[in-house]
Amino acid sequence: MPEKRITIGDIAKALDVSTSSVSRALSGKGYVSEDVRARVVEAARKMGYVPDLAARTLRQRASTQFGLVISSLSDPFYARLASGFEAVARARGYDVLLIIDRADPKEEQLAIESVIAMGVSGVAITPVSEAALRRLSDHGITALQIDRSVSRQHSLVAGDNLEGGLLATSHLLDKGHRNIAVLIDHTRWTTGSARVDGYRAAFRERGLPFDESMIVELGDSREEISAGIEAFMKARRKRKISAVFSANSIVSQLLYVHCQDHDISIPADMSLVAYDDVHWTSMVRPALTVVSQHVDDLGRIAAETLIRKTENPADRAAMRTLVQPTLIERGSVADHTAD
Amino acid sequence: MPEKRITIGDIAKALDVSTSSVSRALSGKGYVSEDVRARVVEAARKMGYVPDLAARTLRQRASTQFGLVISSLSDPFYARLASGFEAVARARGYDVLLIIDRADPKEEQLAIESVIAMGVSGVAITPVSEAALRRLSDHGITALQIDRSVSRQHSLVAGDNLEGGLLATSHLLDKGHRNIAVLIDHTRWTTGSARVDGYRAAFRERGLPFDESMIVELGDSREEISAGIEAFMKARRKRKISAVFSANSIVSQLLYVHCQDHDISIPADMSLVAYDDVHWTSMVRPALTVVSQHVDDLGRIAAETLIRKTENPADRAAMRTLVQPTLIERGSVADHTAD
DNA sequence: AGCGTTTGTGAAAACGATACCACATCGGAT
DNA sequence: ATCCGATGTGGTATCGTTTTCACAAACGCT
Repeated sequence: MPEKRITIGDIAKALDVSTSSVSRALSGKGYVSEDVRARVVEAARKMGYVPDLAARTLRQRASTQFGLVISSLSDPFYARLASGFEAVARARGYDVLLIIDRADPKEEQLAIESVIAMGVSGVAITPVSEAALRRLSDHGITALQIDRSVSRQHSLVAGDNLEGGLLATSHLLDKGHRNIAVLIDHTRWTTGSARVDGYRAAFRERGLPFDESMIVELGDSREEISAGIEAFMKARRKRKISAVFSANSIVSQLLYVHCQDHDISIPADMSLVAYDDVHWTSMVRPALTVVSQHVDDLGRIAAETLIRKTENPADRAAMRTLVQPTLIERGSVADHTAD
Repeated sequence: MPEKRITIGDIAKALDVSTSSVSRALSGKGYVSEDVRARVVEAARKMGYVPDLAARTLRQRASTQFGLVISSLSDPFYARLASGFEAVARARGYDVLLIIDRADPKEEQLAIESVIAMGVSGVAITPVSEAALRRLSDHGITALQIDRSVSRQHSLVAGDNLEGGLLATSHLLDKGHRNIAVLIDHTRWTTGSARVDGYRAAFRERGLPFDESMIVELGDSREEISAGIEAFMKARRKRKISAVFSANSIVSQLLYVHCQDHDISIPADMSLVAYDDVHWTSMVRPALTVVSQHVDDLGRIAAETLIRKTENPADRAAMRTLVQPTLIERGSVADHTAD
């Protein structure tokens, strides 16, 4: 039973028909008599035939594989993104080639070479460099940016970070807070910068003045972020900051730990709205008020978009889809409207 | 620049050599003069040549792809497993085909068909049915079980769940607890049953009697588990249970939420040791004492094992690798040794 | 000088599936 | 009677790569 692979040639020989007929019977394209079709399908099943995708891909010059290139998998945000993407892609008959590039341009380049070599018919990527996207298009592979945008020439599926920043900040303003700081890792990516823009927009919408120095950019590494939080929290009282919008999930985590370690009570001493509904935010007491990005939807929509674009090569125009975030009100914001 | 794919034929024509020489120059197998090699490599670079993996796989009857078939990706346990696996596989030149089968035998079968069709050279799988593993071997594909075992004929890389159960229970016993319950979702898989066996072993090691009714099997779905926890907690006082070993991460989560909602203070009212060092257990206060499985190591070791087995088809013997878990002592266990 | 070995090359045959083409056969319509 | 379209079928070229194989030239060694 093991070892040797069954080919359509074997089936053809067994039934004394041509390989062409077997191919047609199994693929359903072209004419085959009902009699032959039935016998072929039966024989294929009985002989344990499995099509060779490598051969098919080579011949058809088009595979049923998608590349999924993301920055991380230990980060639950990316994991859920991947989860949603895989579910839809697979349900629609596509296989998923997974590559983690650690948000490193070098690794991203290698990832791109891999997916080109595999001959995937589409790639969804959390992009770092525009060059990567260009290289994909140059090879006729449709590329879809997810979560963040580095090129206007390529389609995008992402959370609406501006709206998210607006939502978070508006909520704090509505609860009577005025001295609101926003903590962010960095604003090199659209994710960060748009959230901060949302912060600004919330103040502007209400005709309230705001202080640019309340926007605190902490850095890339956990160490930098921790150090930045330390410094920020030292100056906090002096600056009469009553609420923080923590616009990144790592920042939220480290900030929360800092508060625990320094007996800063949330929301009594400081109110907090965090970005991203990661699991622990609902496990702590009081649970954190957060902006949820609906991450699995994001992944699913990305897959659907990619399928649509690869299957209709006609519409080449780039499109941008923004998924609206939602504020989930829990217990980390104090109400100061009475003050 | 775009569209048309560059082949070794194109390079051969450009340099007026044969495709054979180009192939040899690029693959490094067989004789090529230094002169030709250099010119080919240069031309390949300049023309933007990318090898066609489909063609190579077809010809060589062996791909550089691994299948990774896991139950979930939104569950951080599997996500980290996948993360570790991908990192090693990729570093060693293998691509990873990711499939989520929701621990459903039907979907598992489909997953297997997919990886066979793709012609992967190895598969790492969190298995559900033995049939799936057999089908892989029948097609000459090396299969590696990860996390749990359903077949002794196939290699395994998993956490040592017996040791983990022993570790957790011993710790509670050492802290003076005697009425210790163990809560588990189900024991159909080796993960669950071995942890419970570890619980029994801890009592036996110390020559202490234990009560089988303290082993509570809750069910598969979140609903069943929640209901089971509800019932268990009602009877808890009567049964004088001072500590719980929660042997599954979903159970831990629902149990913890129950305690929050019912103002049961940990560890004052009840001590708790949880299985799996998932993120939230270190974010809550007091942080939970847990058994850590070192999940990313698990994934990495799985990849290394799979590589070793595929590259040395000689050693066909199945091997079982158990990664030793560690107890991480935090604050969820009360010390009753003084009583 | 002669003979093996090393080094290097190109032609051609795979690998498995499918697209294309040529060719039958059979109705039915003209 | 002829033609035409629909229905089936088999042969063959093809996708891009690697792998024989055959053959040459150059080299070292008696």
